[in-house]
Amino acid sequence: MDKLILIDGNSIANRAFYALPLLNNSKGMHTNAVYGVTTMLLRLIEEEKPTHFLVAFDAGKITFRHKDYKEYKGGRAKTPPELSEQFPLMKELLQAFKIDQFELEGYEADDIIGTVSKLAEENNKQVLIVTGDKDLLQLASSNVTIALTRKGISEVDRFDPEKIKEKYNLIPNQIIDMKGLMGDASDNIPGVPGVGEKTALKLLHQYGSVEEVLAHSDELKGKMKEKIQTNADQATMSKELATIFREVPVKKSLEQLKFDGFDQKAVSEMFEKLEFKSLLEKMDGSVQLDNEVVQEEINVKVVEHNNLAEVLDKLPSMKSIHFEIIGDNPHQAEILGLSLFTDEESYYIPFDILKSDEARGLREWLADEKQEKWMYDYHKTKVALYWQDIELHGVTFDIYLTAYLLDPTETKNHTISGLAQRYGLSGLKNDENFYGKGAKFKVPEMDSLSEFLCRKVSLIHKLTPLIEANLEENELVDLFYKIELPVAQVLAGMEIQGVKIDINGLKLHGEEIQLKLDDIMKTIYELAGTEFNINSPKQLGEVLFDKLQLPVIKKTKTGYSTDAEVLEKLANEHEVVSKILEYRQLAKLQSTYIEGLLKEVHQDTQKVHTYFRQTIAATGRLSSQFPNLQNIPIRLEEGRKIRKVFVPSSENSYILGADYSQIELRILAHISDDEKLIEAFQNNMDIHTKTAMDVFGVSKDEVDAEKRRTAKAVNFGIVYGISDYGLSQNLNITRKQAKQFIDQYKSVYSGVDQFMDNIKKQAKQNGYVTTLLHRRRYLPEINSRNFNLRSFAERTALNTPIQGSNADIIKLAMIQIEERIQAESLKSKMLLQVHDELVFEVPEDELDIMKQIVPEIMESVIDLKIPLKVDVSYGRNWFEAK
DNA sequence: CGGCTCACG
DNA sequence: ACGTACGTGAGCCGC
Repeated sequence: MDKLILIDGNSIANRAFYALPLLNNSKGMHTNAVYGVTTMLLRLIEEEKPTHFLVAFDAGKITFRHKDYKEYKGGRAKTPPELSEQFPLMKELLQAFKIDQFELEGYEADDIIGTVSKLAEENNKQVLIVTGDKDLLQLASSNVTIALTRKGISEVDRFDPEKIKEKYNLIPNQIIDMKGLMGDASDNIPGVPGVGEKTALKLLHQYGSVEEVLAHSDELKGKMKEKIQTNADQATMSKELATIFREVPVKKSLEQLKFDGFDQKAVSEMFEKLEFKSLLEKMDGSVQLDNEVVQEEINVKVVEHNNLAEVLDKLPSMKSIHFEIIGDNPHQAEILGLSLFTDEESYYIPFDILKSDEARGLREWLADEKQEKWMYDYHKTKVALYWQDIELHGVTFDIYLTAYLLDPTETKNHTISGLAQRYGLSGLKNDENFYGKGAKFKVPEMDSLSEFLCRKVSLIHKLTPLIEANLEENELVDLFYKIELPVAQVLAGMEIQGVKIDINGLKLHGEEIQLKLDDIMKTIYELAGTEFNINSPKQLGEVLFDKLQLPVIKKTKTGYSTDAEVLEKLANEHEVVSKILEYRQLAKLQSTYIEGLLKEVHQDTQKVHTYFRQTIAATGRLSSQFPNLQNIPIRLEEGRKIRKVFVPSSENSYILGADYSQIELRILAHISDDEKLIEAFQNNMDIHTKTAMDVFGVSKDEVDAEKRRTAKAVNFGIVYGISDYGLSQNLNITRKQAKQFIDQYKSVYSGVDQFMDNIKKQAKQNGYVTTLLHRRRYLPEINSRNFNLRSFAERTALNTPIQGSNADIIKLAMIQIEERIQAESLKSKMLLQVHDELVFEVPEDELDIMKQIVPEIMESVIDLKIPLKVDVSYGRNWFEAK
């Protein structure tokens, strides 16, 4: 069946404008609303596959409705110029999309949509109306669905008559009656004063329509009766105003609205003009490249045994290399092959050729430190190559790592094709498009594969100087060469080293937990009086809140919330609740940390080899995958025991941990230059106790556990970019109390207060914030008019310099410690980094030196206004190292 | 594949 | 009036 999409252009543009940050392109054009509309169009085209399409706009200020009620839409804030200037762009864009648009003096978009949808219905077409305006719900029918945007524009709720029935218990037409009674402030439709949605629905459920309500107004009581009767005319008029006029003289046939795909080239050009870089890329991926897209000539040679000598000859003149790695986990990834680039031609060397005896010279070249190499994702490649016994040295540039430094929040488009696009070197398909995704993944034939991979390496070659220039401009050169690139190498070493697991111990622990789980499960079923899947929040919610009738504390968008916070509050209401908490705790240990960890133990090494991702976290932190070894339990004793299975890889060795004490607050003291905070750290005071003394105005002896706990939460809050609401939630106190704590904190630590102000100003001015070592994070939403987006950006502006500087510092320490280990030929190995802590395995006879070296380096890598402090501990396993 | 929950810093 | 603490990854459920 044909499908017609009707878009309420003004409504969607408005939504997009207020939902998205006010994007500015290089020419100073505002493009956020156009951007929002564009993403919506693309999504609709892809997901709905419409056969017909129309976007309707309002035209003129005066509509027929003003004849009846001249205050219609009065009192509305004027459309800001930043939005109105975007309408011409939007219309131009629609032309490129070959989507019809229509507006008519005296009518609103609503009326046009009403008219066209009626026409379409009569011709047995399916209709989807996209709008942010609830009024349109009145048009719903068996063939007409309304997609109502919610929370910005990225999500929509679909309404058909059944859904409307479900939500309001009304038929679509009664939406008009609802508006008639409750009015609509945004359109200045008065309705009946004092009647809101609740009352309107109640009346309609009883009487059915405005007319019937008015006819039976005698039956109403008290205030309500009075309100309805005195405003009877107003209600009738409001209903009329809200009624969509479905007889607009739209001189368009359905045939004219036909949509059969957009003009690829025109749309690309439009995106170019608007500087929609990410969309340009997406376009590139969504369409097969054809003759329209100019691809550079490229001379590709597939290397076989017979022409290997030619490659070996040319090696000295080569710099750019690319290993194509399939799979996310470099410890078990497949390497397809290597491509190499010279100015005249590119070579693709399949992996089995690279591994052959004849290619030894090539492997030596790869391992030669003196042979400079440029590439994409050195870290992952180095690890993947290790498992194939191939060494890689001499890498001096990595376009992946540098792209991350240039914009650490962007993660998807740090691909080669994405970067090429951004730097105006189009012509490469993205991986998903080339290989297919999911089950459709397939490595194409050699011809096309070799060309694709040679294009990649040629782009690496062209991108390197461009990106390097960019690094320079952004003062990121040192961060890259002195920290990120060396740390990539350190990380690869740690991951390859791996952490030995006591598999037996882990299995035994698992069996123990299983016994407890079985037991608790039985108890839960008995107490609940029913058997259900405790792991299903949905089923659990039904048991707790429907069957057992416990009070609902919190809801999620899909139903009842059953998280730990809620369950703790319900613990006194029913015995089963604490059992569920216990079950959850153990189930988490079992599935994630026992079974999950066992799955990741490497067969040959009996170790877990995590992969630290260096280009994910927006703050510069690392993240850890396959398995994540940065979130092994420690807070609760039961979970902490898991750490017993993390053991040294050789006899007579120890696990040694070294962690920075209060590093984030120390960094805050340094960058805020707060006198009191600096003094506290110089005197090596317990910082939370000190904060308690200052916030509560008491002496040290008067700080009890409760006061210290509160002060600790305040300190955390400060680091996160505090809000009274957040603190109140965390401490389970009122917002007012939370605000008092914060105000008190700010008055005592005035330097911190000033810092918080300054950093926000700085962010607003520059559009980004930086860390101690110049790491940069852009905060485009810092100037948004959307309160939520702006507030979030402000908190990020506070937190990123702190969290990010911490990341800088520990990375520096890792590099220096590794250098020292090498220099002194120690056998100790760095195993893990957990944000503010490093974990090593240390032979017994190196304990003394490592206990000295590690904290010494960690404390001295950077000179701050306050000392850094490191605590060291060690034991026979990770648990004992506490 | 998104939502919920929960582990860590 | 708005509705939030900052940064991650993994397992499970249910569509």
